[in-house]
Amino acid sequence: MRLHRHFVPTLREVGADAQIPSHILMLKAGLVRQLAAGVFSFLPLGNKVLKNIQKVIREEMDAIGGQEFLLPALNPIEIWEKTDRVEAMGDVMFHIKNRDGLVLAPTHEEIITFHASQHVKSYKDMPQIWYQIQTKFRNEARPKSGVLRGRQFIMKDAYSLDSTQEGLDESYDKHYKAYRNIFDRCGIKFFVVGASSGAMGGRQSQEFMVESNSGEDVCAVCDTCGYAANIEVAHSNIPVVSRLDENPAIEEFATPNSKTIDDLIEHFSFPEERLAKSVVYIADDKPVIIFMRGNDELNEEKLAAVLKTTNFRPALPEELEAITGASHGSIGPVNLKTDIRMIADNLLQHANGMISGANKDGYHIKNIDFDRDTKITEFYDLRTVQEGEPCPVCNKPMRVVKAIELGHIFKLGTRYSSALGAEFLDANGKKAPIIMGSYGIGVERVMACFIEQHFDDSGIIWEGPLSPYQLHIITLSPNKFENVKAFAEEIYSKYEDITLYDDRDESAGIKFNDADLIGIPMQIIIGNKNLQNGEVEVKYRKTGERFTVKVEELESKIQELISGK
RNA sequence: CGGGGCGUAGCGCAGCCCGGUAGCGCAUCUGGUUUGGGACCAGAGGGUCGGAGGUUCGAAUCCUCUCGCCCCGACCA
Repeated sequence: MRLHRHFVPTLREVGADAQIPSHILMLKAGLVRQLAAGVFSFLPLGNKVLKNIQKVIREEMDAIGGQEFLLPALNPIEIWEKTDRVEAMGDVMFHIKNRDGLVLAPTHEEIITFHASQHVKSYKDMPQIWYQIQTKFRNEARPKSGVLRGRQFIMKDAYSLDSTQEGLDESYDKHYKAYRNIFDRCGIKFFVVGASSGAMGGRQSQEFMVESNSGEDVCAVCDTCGYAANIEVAHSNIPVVSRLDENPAIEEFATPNSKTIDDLIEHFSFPEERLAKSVVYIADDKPVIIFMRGNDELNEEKLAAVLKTTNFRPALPEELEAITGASHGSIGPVNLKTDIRMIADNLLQHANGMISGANKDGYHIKNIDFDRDTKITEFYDLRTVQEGEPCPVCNKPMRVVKAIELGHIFKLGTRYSSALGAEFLDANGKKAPIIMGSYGIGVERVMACFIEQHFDDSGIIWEGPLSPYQLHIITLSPNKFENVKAFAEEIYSKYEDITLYDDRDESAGIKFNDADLIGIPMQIIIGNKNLQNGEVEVKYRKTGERFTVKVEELESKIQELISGK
């Protein structure tokens, strides 16, 4: 690519709208421009990177037997109604206004299943792995962070069709390995977490994550043994509340000015771990009371898994009064006004010497023995893991970090095949729904994550297969020195496919700065002075290392780079 | 959807409180000098100040409505 003929609009400054490194650098280096909220145009250089990412993905998907499709973004709404996802998607799905019955697809489980239902009729037709790299449309409430969350984005989505659970396990495992290969080859540092399977009822789900402050997910990670989990499901090895030898009877006491756990600690000097808090939720219109250690945070995803519904909310003040007999801050497990479902965090099992609300405003009870004094029988892990808690595998302290979700693999089961009648005959001639998996990668996110991990003050630092070019030829005063131009043209003609050739009539400074900003791995600087001595200068973007080489040695340096050093 | 901020030349911004001929840097165009880390001189072009309505002798500036964009939160198969 000759810079003087091609559209690579580098920017010296960008507006305050761009706040994260990848967004800023993608704008500055002329990779993308924003068109609307969550909608980006990819310029030639950015498109080149997208294609490079897709090439890696295709190679790895093909290697596990994937067959590439291209499914339409425009979908008949009926098919989405059959799986109840029009309602489930809600506002996220775009609906076409001037042609009834059409929507823009936010994902393609339905369409894949539709085609499977037409032609995959026998267990002998499976397994199948079908994938595509295609544009998705989601009406995100709040697009943000450049291309990281857009209303239109490119996704590699894959779907597996199997006749048995074991087959699904195999297909899933193939994707797991393919995804590791893809992200490794792209040069991205990532980790894999077990994720919440959510309300979709899948059996297993894992997310491929990149640690980043720009991320929207939160994960607990153990740097010692590699344990990592989404905070929605993460466990820790934090010990249960210890049992005290002395176990006196419960005793009510007045706590007029203590509404919170911190108040109780401050006014009565109680040890924090002896305090139990009570939270009342209304789940599917029925009250449930949850007991936690005083300053632990209730994890609503875990609660959802326990309650088997996401239809819940904290109780309103008047409901608290009616249900417990007290208001917020004085509720506890003893002397509840009504008989409702009680669940407690695992850490409270068999705990004694506990302090909690008396279900009477302004009073608490101490010496509560959860075995002796309460009727709680249900104990679950309900708390949110905190920074520094011991790893459930190796017991070393974990970190709690923000992360970007790059990919997600999911054992779907038969939800879609059942709803859409995608059934096959097994070896016994028995009809059964196809067992499916779904697997996604956010293509733009791969690009943004790479940049988030590979940049410095001067710009992007490309390396590996994503790099839009391998060589960046910089000519100094090419219009003045015929020899400079001639030599640059000679090298360019040999390596045109992998070379960005700065043949512009610009000052050296502009060219150097643009080259560092764009970040091609190897810069070849051709100037008259060096050329007079039969030399050119080479600079490696990553290390900043610069040296002159004899003209006749240049090509061996180039070969070194191409072959991966 | 709730809270906050912003919208002025191609890009980045100032001006707005306190109304009175719309400015700066970069970019662009012409001529010349330059060319190893974002050059210099001289000249030039480019704006219905997001849109609509209102107040006023007079509105980029004050008021109302509206559209768009960013950030925090809610939401996110």
